[in-house]
Amino acid sequence: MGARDGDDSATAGSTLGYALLSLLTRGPATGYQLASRVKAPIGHFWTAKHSQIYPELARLAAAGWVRAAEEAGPGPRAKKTYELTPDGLAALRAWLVVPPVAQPRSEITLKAYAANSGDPAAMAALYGGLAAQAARTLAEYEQDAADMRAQGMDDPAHPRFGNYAVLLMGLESQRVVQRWSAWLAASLDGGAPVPYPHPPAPRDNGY
Amino acid sequence: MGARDGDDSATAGSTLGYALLSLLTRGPATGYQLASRVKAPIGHFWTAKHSQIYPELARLAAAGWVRAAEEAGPGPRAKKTYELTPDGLAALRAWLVVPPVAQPRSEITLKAYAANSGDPAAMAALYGGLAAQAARTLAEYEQDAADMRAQGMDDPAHPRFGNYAVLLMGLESQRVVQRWSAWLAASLDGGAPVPYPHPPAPRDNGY
DNA sequence: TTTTGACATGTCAACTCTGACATATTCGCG
DNA sequence: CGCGAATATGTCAGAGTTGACATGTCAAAA
Repeated sequence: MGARDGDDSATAGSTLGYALLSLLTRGPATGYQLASRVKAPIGHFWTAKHSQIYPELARLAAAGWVRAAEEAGPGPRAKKTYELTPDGLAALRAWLVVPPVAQPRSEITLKAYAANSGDPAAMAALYGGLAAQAARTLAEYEQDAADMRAQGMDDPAHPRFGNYAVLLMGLESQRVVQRWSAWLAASLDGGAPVPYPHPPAPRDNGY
Repeated sequence: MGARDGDDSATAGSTLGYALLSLLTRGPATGYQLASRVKAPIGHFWTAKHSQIYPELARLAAAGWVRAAEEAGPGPRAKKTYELTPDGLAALRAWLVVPPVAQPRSEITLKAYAANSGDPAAMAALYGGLAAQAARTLAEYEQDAADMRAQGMDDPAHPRFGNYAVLLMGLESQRVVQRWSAWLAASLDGGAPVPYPHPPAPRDNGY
């Protein structure tokens, strides 16, 4: 028997399933809309193609975690608008407080590991380009964050506070990529040790 | 026909394949040793189980990118020590300068997206714990980095400069997780907006 | 008017990755 | 002497993920 049959209450879900439940806390949506929502800002840290979303929604529906309302759609098939059920919300809430263990995967860091097997000038150009790209993305995110603060989204009581939290993580990540890539490019370019530009520690906030 | 038959020179490899080639630039190793090497420091950004490594090594050998020397092993099978071939090094060098596109996946960020669907106290405890864990890891990495600098590994000419570069990325990542998790815990705990403790920008190094 | 893009849902083959199963020696510890 | 841990290599089922294929409407731009 499969690991996720919907006949009992203690059904386990995949991370993607919980990601979809999370998206549905923002309001009902079709599979197509979920595929769009999975782009910004959560898409910076979790993505899925529609080919994965549709079957997963079917499984969530079978488990009773989402409910679909059918309408005549533009294409040959009915359009289905999904919404979270109380069971689905309970499952999401239970999953939220489980400490995650998965490690990240980063191809740019993997390439850095083999940096001195590559041509130094080409590698420096690669990381210089990455730094420039990160700087552009960073500026964009900073604007987004300012807009969100103007809307009060930095208040944990705001229904889309999560969007703001995710964006801040994106911002910090881009900052790191920018700084680290620039340091690596300078190191490879100069052929001599370059001190890492560590920022001074910010004030301690008690955690 | 499969995508990675070894009969022609322009064979494409998987990221794991290149990761193994990268590890082999540090010297010949058995599959078992590669499974260990994939732990520190590169394991913070790329991991693989032996069940994935052994078949991949067989593919790399079939493509002529690695060469195996067989010896009598402790178990029922021969022990194989792999080394990089000139073709393998060329393939690695070509891969190194291709800008990566893959996006990271982060479960802790995904959970933050749905933060206000969870119990605030429980969520604050989760992120407070993550911040504490990151602080411990950070201290460990800072010690490692200092040791590496003492060995001259911050010089891009050092054969294990890549280890140092990867460790610095790990250090920065832990710093971000620590700061962001602590901010999130404080926000959820207080129930009111908490300014994000952005560090002042370090000096510009020209990139 | 044609064509492009958005809306909308699905299947399928192939590849990636994990966890469990399977086997066998050697070395150190109690 | 027995036990566990480390060394060492493999297979296999199943879950996760991607990219291509497939279908069809509607509105806006060229």
